[in-house]
Amino acid sequence: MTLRLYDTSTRSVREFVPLVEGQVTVYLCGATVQAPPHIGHIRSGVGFDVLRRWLTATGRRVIYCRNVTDIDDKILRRAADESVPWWEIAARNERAFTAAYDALGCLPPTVEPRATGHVPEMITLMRRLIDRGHAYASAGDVYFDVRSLPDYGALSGQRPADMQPADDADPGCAKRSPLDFALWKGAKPGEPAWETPWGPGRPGWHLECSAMATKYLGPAFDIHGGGLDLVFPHHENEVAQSRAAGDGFARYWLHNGLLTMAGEKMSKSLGNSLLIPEVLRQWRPVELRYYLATPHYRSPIEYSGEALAEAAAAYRRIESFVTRAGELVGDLPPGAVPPAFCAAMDDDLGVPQAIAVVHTAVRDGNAALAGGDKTAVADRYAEVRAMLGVLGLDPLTDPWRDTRRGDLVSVVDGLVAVALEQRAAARARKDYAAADGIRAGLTGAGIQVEDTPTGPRWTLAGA
RNA sequence: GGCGGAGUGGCCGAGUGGCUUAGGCAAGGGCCUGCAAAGCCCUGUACGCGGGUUCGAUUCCCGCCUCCGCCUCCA
Repeated sequence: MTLRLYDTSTRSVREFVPLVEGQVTVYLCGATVQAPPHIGHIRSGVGFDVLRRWLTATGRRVIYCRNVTDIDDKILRRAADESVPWWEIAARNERAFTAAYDALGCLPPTVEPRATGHVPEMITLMRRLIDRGHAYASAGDVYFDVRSLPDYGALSGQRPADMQPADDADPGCAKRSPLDFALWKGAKPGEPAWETPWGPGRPGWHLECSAMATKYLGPAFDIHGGGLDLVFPHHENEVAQSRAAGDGFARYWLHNGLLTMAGEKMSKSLGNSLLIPEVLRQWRPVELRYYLATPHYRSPIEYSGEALAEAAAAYRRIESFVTRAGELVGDLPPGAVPPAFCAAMDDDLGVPQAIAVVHTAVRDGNAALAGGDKTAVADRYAEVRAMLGVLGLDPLTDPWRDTRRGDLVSVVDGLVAVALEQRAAARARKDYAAADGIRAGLTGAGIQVEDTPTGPRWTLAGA
């Protein structure tokens, strides 16, 4: 079984062969912490978390680096608006991102570097570029000389000559060519600045990623990921910098599709953000993850509340099997994933087909449950949990377990137990009107009762 | 203007030159249940439009329409 991945740089699915057998180095463009995360950001995080889990499940050691861009124009502007230091804005939003990643079951990265902590590495990289004739300092800024690199545009397929000229009437522009991009931005009055041989200033967005990726993963590494909107110019500029400096850089480029809302890309600037806490008021985190992870990672998702509701319903069906099977067979550990699941995942992370395999196993498991075939139930149970684990959706895994119950669980348990005893008594004397009245009352309170051969079982009803 | 992507049954969402035309949600019928719920079984025959290639196209080619992303900060 070999893993095949779609590589943006060749626009084709390629067999994945890591640089070092048994180890995979991954760099993911994380957040620019100018605002709290919306579900589009988290989609990216979830998509690459699934990649990482699959790499791990297939026996590779994964070194996963996800950066934080903690300085940029918008952070500065927001800080000015709120009259607080820039780092307060950055820290606040970084915490919000961390909370969202945790809530959605994204495993913490191996390393999570911040841009502002890597200025020395950036200076080194700029020096190498200047020495090689690919960059120049000008009026306090440092620019990359795009024309010095004939390959420029290869990743995105853009030819510099065909690009729409930037309409920024930048009069005092220190660039030699409009295509050149800033590696380093000279300090303006009142802005935070770091010292460099070319004067004080702050990092350009593209430079920091090249510097951090190569610091933690080496001059050449396996996978570079991010949203499709980053292909140009961000990723194009990263390759340009690193290749011009003589590094091999990323060997595979993976990009997740974007999440749109009302026909437009969800974004902070467009004001159509759906923030994580807002969604989690109505849906459990695992349901949101199911919704975001189930379509193929490269497909666009047009957000819809109805589709999210369907996803939640689908997930509950799976979860219900895990619960009921677990009651029968005990807390078995997850088993091996079935071959069909492997084949789907190995084919450019075919989560939709992989989920179909899960549903098939759930159906078979439910049938076995109905037929009392304990061995078959145990097999399907172990299989389903293994598959869910790979997708980060195992209901018995820490972040998801009892997420809706919290501290009230024992109180509710007790109250429901009393009601169910009364209902059982009513049923025993065939007073079905009373029994149904009790059940209806519980249903009205959001508690769903089901009668099973071993007695009634209750669950919290859907949102 | 340039580059890239998408249009699939009531809805979400895969996939493929014909073969068993994924999977889920919703709907209808059945089994089970005191009645339900959950579960299981069955049913629904879709691929934006117009040409072309082919014995045969939703799948390949050409043209068109609509939509999305990027070329400016952005997962």
